[in-house]
Amino acid sequence: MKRAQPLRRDRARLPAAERRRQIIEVTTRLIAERGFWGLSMQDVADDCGLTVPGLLHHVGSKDSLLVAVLEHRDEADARSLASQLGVPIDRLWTEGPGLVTLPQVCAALVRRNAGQPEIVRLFAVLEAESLAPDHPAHDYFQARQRRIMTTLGALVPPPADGRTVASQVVALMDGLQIQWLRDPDTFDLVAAWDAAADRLFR
Amino acid sequence: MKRAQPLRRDRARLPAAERRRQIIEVTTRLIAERGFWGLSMQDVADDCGLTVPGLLHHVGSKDSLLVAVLEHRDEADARSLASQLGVPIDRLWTEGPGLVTLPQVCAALVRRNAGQPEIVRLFAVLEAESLAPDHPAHDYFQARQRRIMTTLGALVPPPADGRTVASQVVALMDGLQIQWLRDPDTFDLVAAWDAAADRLFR
DNA sequence: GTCTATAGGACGATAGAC
DNA sequence: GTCTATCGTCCTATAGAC
Repeated sequence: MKRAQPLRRDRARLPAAERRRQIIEVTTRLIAERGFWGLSMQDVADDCGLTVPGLLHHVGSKDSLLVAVLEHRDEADARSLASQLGVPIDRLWTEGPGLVTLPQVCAALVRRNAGQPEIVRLFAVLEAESLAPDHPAHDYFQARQRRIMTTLGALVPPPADGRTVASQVVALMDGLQIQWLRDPDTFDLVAAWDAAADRLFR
Repeated sequence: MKRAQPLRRDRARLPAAERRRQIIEVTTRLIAERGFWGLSMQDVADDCGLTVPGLLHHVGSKDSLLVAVLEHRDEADARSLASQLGVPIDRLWTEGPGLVTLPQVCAALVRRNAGQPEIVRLFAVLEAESLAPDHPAHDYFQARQRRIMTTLGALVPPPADGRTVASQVVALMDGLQIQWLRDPDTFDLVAAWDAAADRLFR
């Protein structure tokens, strides 16, 4: 009973680039709700004012839609983080005097995430789903974890072991985000992180 | 092409209780692979040597099968933890002189979890999926988080805020478990936890 | 760039025989 | 306790018109 009418749609006919942006945005929301296995192309198409074949014309397949969503997020996050820290985007992940420190990067990350629960949920759900080796995002998340551990670990000053600290930082952020998402009105993500960072970095 | 043969199955006809145990075990493994939305009753039935109606005869519906799996885990976990700590099961979550401390409970939990990656994955996947309000395990996980925060928080000695520490402990454990599951051969969960606990509890 | 139409399955669940 | 048979719905994807 979802689309009983075979009538003409009155949605505007969008240019391809804009349509693609809309599709990615809608998909992001729906994956956050249901995960990738729970995502249906029919629902994406409905929310975009398209038919399913119309949707597939733009994205090719369900799997490649997922990849598009993830790549789009990575670019947007890097841009936002760089601007928030006032560093050029290619200097984001390098240490050195006058550049960013690990606590700074973390604080910026948490503050950005606190403003976009939907995206955080997308990653939380996919991070768990993609543990299965045959998940279409399995390789993506494996590479991502490796990259994050290396780059964050490089920001840790020598006495401590960079990878260990990075691992704890990432674990703590991921875990606190889940708790926040389960109870967004009561749980203050930024405050929780700051308290945790005090313990972790002291 | 999954079950081409309409021939008679040669599987034994099991007593109901035993069949139920088998179903729960198989389902646990499959949910860990695919999540609840990716779980198909057909797959469960196949792995049990049953048809789908035969499976539904035992569990009623897909939703109630999920609930059965979760309840079964909670009971088994409580039993194991109590025996590992040498406390009667009703004293597991109470503080006091001579009883368990938070670091002890955590160490025991991590050591148990390190031996059953499948179960840990089940919870990791469902924890994320069930953030959506209409997920069949949403209420279960909400209640679970509340219960854990309260009981763990009560183990924290007064100067510190129990709920804050509990929140950090849970976040860290959940996060480290994800990293472990993504790379079980290289990542040492117990060692990672012990290192993190040193920082957190010092 | 979007449509209609349809292929070709998989899904959860029910009815009723044995 | 398990089966066969079947219902109605949903799914991804393709072919081809406009």
